[in-house]
Amino acid sequence: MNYWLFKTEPSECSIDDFARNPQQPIVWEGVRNYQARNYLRDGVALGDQVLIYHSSCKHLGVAGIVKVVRAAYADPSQFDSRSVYYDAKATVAQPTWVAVDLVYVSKLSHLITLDKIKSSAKMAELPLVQKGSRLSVMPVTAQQWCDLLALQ
DNA sequence: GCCAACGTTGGC
DNA sequence: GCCAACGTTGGC
Repeated sequence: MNYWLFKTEPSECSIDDFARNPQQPIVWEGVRNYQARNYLRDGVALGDQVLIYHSSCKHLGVAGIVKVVRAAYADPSQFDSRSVYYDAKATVAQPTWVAVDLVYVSKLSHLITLDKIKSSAKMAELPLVQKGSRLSVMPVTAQQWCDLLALQ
């Protein structure tokens, strides 16, 4: 099993949206960056655990944990001309983008803030805090996972 | 709202 | 294949 960190703007989808319906999978769609897509398509597997990071908001940080209940499949939003994620170049026969399905695991009792993550020497290699890193899907090692959760 | 950093596009 | 221009991300 592998570990990941996914970024999301909580106004779009937050850990509370998962917690509200803990059995209900949420379609993780709209990833439109090739490197992130490749992680999602080639790395993210059924059963993997994912840290949910809240970006572009007042309280930046890791807010909770979800897990993968369906591995990569064609992101339906790429075919939907009304969607902001629509991609005219993608076809059903040859989709460009993928989605996964996630369900709630837990909400952290205290947000692990970006400040805290940045000030932890053990987190120096985490892609999240590396200069210029803008990936919305990034791998987390087992060691980083343990160390990160120990910060809460 | 600013801006650094990175990604994408398209002319050549 | 280069690279300038533009678009996006995301913390500050």
